[in-house]
Order: sequence, then structure tokens, then C-alpha cells
Amino acid sequence: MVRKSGGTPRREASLSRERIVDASIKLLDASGEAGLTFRALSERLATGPGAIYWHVADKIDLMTAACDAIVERTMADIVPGTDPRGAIRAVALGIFDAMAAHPWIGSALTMAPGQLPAVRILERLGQSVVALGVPEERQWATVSALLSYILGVGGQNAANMQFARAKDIHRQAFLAEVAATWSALDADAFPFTRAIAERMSTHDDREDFLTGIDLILAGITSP
Amino acid sequence: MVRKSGGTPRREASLSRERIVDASIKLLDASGEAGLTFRALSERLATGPGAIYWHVADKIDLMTAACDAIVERTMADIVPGTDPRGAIRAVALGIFDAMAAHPWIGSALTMAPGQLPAVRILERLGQSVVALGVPEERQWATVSALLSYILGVGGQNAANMQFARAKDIHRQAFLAEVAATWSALDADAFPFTRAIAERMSTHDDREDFLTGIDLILAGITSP
DNA sequence: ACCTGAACACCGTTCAAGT
DNA sequence: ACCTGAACACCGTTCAAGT
Repeated sequence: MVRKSGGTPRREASLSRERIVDASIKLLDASGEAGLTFRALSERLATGPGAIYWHVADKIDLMTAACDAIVERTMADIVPGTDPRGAIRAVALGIFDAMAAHPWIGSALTMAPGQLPAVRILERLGQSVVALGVPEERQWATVSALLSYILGVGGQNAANMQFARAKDIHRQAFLAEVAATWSALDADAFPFTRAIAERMSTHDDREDFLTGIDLILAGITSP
Repeated sequence: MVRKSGGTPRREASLSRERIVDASIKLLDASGEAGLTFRALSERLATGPGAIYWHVADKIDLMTAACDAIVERTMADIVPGTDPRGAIRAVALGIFDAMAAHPWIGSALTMAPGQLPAVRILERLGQSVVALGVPEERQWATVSALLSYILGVGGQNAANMQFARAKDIHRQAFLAEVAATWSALDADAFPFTRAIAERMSTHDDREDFLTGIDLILAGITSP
């Protein structure tokens, strides 16, 4: 193995951006956004907090890199079908599932606007939108709408999980709590919210998410 | 004025949840999410950090209350037209404009899922969706899609502003920077992103936002 | 009932000093 | 070139003590 920096091979335990990012993902998966601290990270890597700053600019850089690793894998796993509509759905669902497995990427994606992770999604959506025949002048608004929707759902998901984790309850219990709060709202001011609260538990998040994508897709191809 | 807690009228300078929320909004508007600290707040209110905790549960409670004050005003300012489609657009645009004036509500809205500020928006959208004739079993998914999209745009907006503020540049300069980064991406891997980067500066955020709303609206009413 | 302000238990980040 | 770890400048939150 040839390295331009010299002939000495690295010790396996030496620090590297990749090792730091891997450890960060483990920390984030295990205990959420609050679990990633430079102290916890340096302890896990048997080093000092300062050492990490040699490989990483700051915490946002670190979270963005961790998020990008997940998004890159997710995009790679999606087989590129020929149908653009199916491709858009596949990308959206891929991100949704990745966010279910790693809720913290929801906030990481919004924290780093215009950065690589979001751009990977944008690119995939964009290629499909072009293939769908959307005229050039409407392409940006269309892709941007799809991305905003996906990131919006992701942000909500991340917030829900964080809330639930903070109160040490599960997602299901959290939703039940929200439904209870909504049912107790003023009947005159919040008739819709009260009505929907009772029906909320029946719904599947993943299905609802896809319905939203289909709504936008239908809008794209409608006159 | 009769108060059930007793006959002594309050000094005008005494602390109250309302005064704390007002001061928080001023702090948030002036210096963003990072500007709201219990120390800065207590200094502005000429008191100690601990005093604030008598009126407010924690920082999330405080940000939610501040956000709710803005959302409540915004909703009150929207004249309820008879056309449900127009009402949905008006609510969406109202929130968009409020987020332009107070970028921090973007993150406040996602931070407090299921809380009052988001529910106010949900309720308004919901009533219009019902008026639009969407069948009951599709109402939740429809409203949820609209809300996710709106919150998604808001989150992006908030992040953009935060990024720009941290680098001490304006929104325009930030977007130019993003465009430059995108133009420098690999041509084989990111053809769409590169192409769109050149056209991005021409677009108006507010118009793009409304296009997204119209896309979803078109999807709702399409077969 | 409401306020004070010191103290606690953390953060991210920096930087002289080492190898 | 890369790592160490103490130190800096903050945070949100708590709580005994006051009025």
C-alpha cells in the first residue's frame, strides 16, 4: 500500500477521519444527538478531545460527515430502476427507512443545508425529475419541493424521537400522549385537531409519508 | 382588577411569563437561537437566571412559548376567505413570511412536535382540507403532508440563516457560496446539481415555496 | 408566592507542549 | 505530522436562602 505521505504504514489503532466518523455513528445510534460529545468520543477512541480536531473541523463537520456516510450507503443500496416515478419513491423511502434506523440524520440533514448529504438526495431526485419530463424552468421548484418535504418529515421524526428519549418513553407512548393532549383541546377552536386525534393511532407513518410523495408526484404530472 | 391570588396589584416591573416571552422574542430576533440564553435573558430582565424558572419549565418550553406567540399573531392576521384553496395558500404564505421575519421559529416548530404552535397551523390547514372535500380516511395524510412540507422549508430556512450568521455573511452571499460549491462537484456524479447551480440565483424562495404548496394542492384534487 | 445568585455538571473549542 | 490534556469561556439547571 503506497501513501504519498510516506512509507510507514499506519498503526491500526491510529486516528483517522474514518475511524472518528464510525465511532460517532455508533455513539449517535446508541444515545442520540446528545450522546455525541467530544469527550465521549475521545474516550471511546482512547485519545484526548484535542486530537479529534486534527481530523475534523468542528461538531457540525463531524455530524455532517456521519450523516453523509449513512446517506451514501442508502443511495448506493437503491437499484436504479427505469421508471422515474418509481425511482423517486425508492429514494424517498430509502431516506425514510434510514431515518427510522438513525433518527439523528434528520437534524443533521437540516443542520447542513447545501452540504454533501442533502446534495446526494437532491441529485437523485433531480435526475428522476428530468427523466419525468418536467420543463427546465420548473425543475428547481419541483426538486426543491420534494426535498423540503422529505427533510420536513425527517426533522419531525428526529424531534419526536428526541422528545420520547428525553422522557424515556417509546415512540408509541409518545404518540398516545400527543393524541391525549389534542383530545383535550378547546372544542370550538380546534375541531379538526380533536377529530383527527382519535384516528391518529390507526395510521402508519411510512404509508403516510409515501402518500405525501405521491401527492407531490401527482401534482407534478397534473395539468 | 381582581386576582384570585390576592388583592395586591403587581408592580409593573415584576416578572411574568408574558414579559419573559416578550424579552425572549427580542433576543431571538436580534441574535438568533444562540442569542437566547438564561443569562442574557435574566440580564435583560434585571433578575437572576433562577427567577425565570419560576415562570418557565425549561428552555424548550420558553422557545415553544415564544414561537407560539408569533404563530398565534400570524394566524390571527389571516383573513378567513371562503375558498379553501386560497385559505391553505394564505396560511402557508403567512408562516413563510413569519419565518422570514423570525427565522428561529423554524427550528422551534420542529423542536416541539405536537405542541401548540404546530397545532395552530395543523388546525387551519385541516379545516380547509375538510372544506376541500377530501374524504375522511385521507385527511390526516393530506394535512400531514402540507405541514411537513411547510416545516421542512422552515427548517431549511432557519438552518440557512444560522449558517450565514455564523459566518457573518448575508443570505445572498451564502446562496452564492452554495452555488459555487455545487458547480465544483464531480460532473459525472452530480450532473443535475451542477446544472441547477447556475440557475439557482434567478429564483425567488417565496415563489418556489408557493409552487410546492400548489403541487401538493394539485395532487390533492387530481384523480 | 416569588426572587436571588452561587454552585453544579456539563458543553465545544483552543493551545502550549510533547513525540 | 499528529497527539496530549489542561484550560477557557461558556451553557442549562438546581437549590438553599432570602423577602
